[in-house]
Amino acid sequence: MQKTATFAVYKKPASVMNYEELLHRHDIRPTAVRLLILKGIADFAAPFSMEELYLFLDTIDRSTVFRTLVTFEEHRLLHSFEDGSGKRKYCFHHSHEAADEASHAACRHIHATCRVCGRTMCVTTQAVPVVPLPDGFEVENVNYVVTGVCSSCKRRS
Amino acid sequence: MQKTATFAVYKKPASVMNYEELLHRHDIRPTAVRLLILKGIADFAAPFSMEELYLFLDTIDRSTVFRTLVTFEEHRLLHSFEDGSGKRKYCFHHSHEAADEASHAACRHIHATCRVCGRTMCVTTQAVPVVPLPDGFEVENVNYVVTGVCSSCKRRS
DNA sequence: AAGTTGTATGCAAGATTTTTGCATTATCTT
DNA sequence: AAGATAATGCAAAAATCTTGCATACAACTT
Repeated sequence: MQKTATFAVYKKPASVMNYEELLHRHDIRPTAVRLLILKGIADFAAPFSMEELYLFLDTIDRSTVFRTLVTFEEHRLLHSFEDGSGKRKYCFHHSHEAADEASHAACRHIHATCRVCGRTMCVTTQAVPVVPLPDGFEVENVNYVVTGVCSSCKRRS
Repeated sequence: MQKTATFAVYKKPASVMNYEELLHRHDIRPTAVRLLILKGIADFAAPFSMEELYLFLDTIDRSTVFRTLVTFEEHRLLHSFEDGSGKRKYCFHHSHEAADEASHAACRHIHATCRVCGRTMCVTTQAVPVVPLPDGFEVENVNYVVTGVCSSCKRRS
């Protein structure tokens, strides 16, 4: 695929966030490239795929984007999930200020993916419902995705 | 990868089910290959990947298995979901007797995937909690997956 | 400040899983 | 049985994710 323009809905002025401090708080070495990637991520108002971020960033290698996302997730700066589209989606735009487990878990929420346009929205009006699990199962992650057709795509059809 | 033996935990005697009628009820032409595949599917007591089914069936081409699973899902004979393992999983072993939307929706349930062994279990003790969605979003599918470490893998570590 | 060490990055290529084109075969209809 | 339609197998492509390795960068030591 050719590297063409991609849009990230603008979210908040870069000046509002101290990216370097944010990386420090998550025990991530704040290299120049990581800061660039973090700034790029912060511009996405909705969950994004690795490819979208790569196209948006434009100067940074695919493998670096990949490894950086892995690092960021390991250090709980963002979270990822599969939305049924075949691509993994990453979500940063809810506060991942603290790196502890409780804060990280609190950032998780329901996602709604449109089968037509492939976009994923966050559903934050309600927490992910907690359910009882098989005995001895140690939960690390909860992923609740609703698939269907969004209102825009429904109107178009 | 070489085609080696794979186990599908045995579930119920083939005689108990009338596969041909089941296909008919879902408006699927009951070809010889499809019956074979359906029988194979019925032997899996837990969600399985396309690859697992392909290896288990042994004589049927990968693309046929793929297209058959697509057909079966379109006709609501089974359902599929992404469990975070990178492979799509298919689930048949709860009654998909009727082909109508309500029955199909009723078959959906929570899944728990072990990050270590990659196995996915069904959590049927509780229905998938219903949540309010963005206005105008037309739900087709609900997918609730819990990831973590299962009790067997936890004991081994 | 220069040298040393460990980590991060870019490039290229590999691995995995899913998907498709097309010729052949099977199934269904008349 | 002939013709029409759909399903299947084979091969290969596409899409996505992942890794090996050489170079570049950052932090630390002296």
